[in-house]
Amino acid sequence: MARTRGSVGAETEKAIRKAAVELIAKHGFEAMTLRDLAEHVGLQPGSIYRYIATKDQLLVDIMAEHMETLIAAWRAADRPDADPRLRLEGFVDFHIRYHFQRQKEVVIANLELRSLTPDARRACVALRKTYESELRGILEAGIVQGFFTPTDSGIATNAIISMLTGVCFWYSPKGKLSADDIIAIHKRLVLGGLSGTPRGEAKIIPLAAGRN
Amino acid sequence: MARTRGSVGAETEKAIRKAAVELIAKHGFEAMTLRDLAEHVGLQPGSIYRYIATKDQLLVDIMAEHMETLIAAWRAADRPDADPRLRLEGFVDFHIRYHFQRQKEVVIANLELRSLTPDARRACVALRKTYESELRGILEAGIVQGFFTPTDSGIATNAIISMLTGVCFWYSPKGKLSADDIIAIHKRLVLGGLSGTPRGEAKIIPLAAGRN
DNA sequence: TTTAGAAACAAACGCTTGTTTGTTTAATGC
DNA sequence: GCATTAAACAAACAAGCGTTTGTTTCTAAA
Repeated sequence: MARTRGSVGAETEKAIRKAAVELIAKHGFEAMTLRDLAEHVGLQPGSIYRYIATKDQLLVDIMAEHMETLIAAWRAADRPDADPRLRLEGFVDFHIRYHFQRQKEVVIANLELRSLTPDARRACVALRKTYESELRGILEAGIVQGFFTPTDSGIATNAIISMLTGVCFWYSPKGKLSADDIIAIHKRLVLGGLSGTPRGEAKIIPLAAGRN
Repeated sequence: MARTRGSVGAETEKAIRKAAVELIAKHGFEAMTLRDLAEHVGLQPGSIYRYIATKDQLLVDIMAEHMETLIAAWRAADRPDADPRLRLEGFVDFHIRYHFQRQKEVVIANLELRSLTPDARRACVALRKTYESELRGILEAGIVQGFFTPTDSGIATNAIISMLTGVCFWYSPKGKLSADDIIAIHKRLVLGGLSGTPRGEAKIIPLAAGRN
């Protein structure tokens, strides 16, 4: 054989991407063979090279595209002028919901940084930092306005991101709890952790208006 | 050459372990070659097989040993009859401090589960669950005794573990904050998140006695 | 001092990997 | 209907992989 009947390049490219995401998330980038990938798409190994420059570049494309759409999606959802507590709830909601939808990409973005070339790694780490600084901005605004207990915003950002991203690794849609349930629990953990006063005296600042 | 002057088996074995932990944590298990490992120890590739049965088994040994000593160390540190809030603070303290000491092993234990054979993976996942259930026990005790806001203890356990383990991935001893600082911040985040009442009414239960 | 065993080397094994090359077939514009 | 291009195949490439084998050198007990 040669060219398959009905084959279209754009569709093949998408199929390769999808299969690659699946295989990398499942077995890891190094463990995924191009022969394995080709078989899942129904191609011969060499044919993949119509659509990718190199195996390394395939990973770079997947990771960079994921990070960029993540940042863009958040910026579209955020309301930078709102109450920091509302923004923070919104961030928790957005992060978990988005990550449920792209669980595999998230796993890849978090586990395969070390499989990238130094240059590509730097670029992806920078994108990650960009996303994290969005959360950090919320925390600092909340601290300045007196809603959150003063703390090191960098550490708190890392801690919260770790917690929220961890969801992707253990969440299963088949569990007894819905996504909404899990989001609600995490909202309470995060907001409580920032405004909490675990040792006695409480400083409660009531929330002004009341959407959400 | 053949046998090196002054070579002792026990020392070589430790050197192999150490180098393996370093290389796996840095590049991933699949990306680490036995040739690379041998070179770091100063051996020929084949000589490694005096000390390991197979490459897969090397990973199993590293992971299982780490999980077992982790569980044992925690059980030695825990005081099961103490106030759940104190136990929880103790857990945060222990977990972060222990994980700082064994940063590389922790990275491996968290990233390389998928590189294990199904049997080995099941065993390691079971060990992980054992450790997590220790934290879960504290949360449930705290909820029953009215110290923590009722919530799904399984989800909360996962969330807290994710947050605390995440430290290993971004912490550097060269940072401006000491381990103690970071631990303090995380204690507040965790305890505040569990006892926090982010929406208005506060329910504060003063802590009884006062060690720690 | 001799000898048994421990610790390493040197060299190769079969296999798999990412990738390249040349060819063949299907779709498409003139 | 024909030429061109797109999309795939088939086959091989060199390099690298985990692993095995047989041998050599050092150590330590007799």
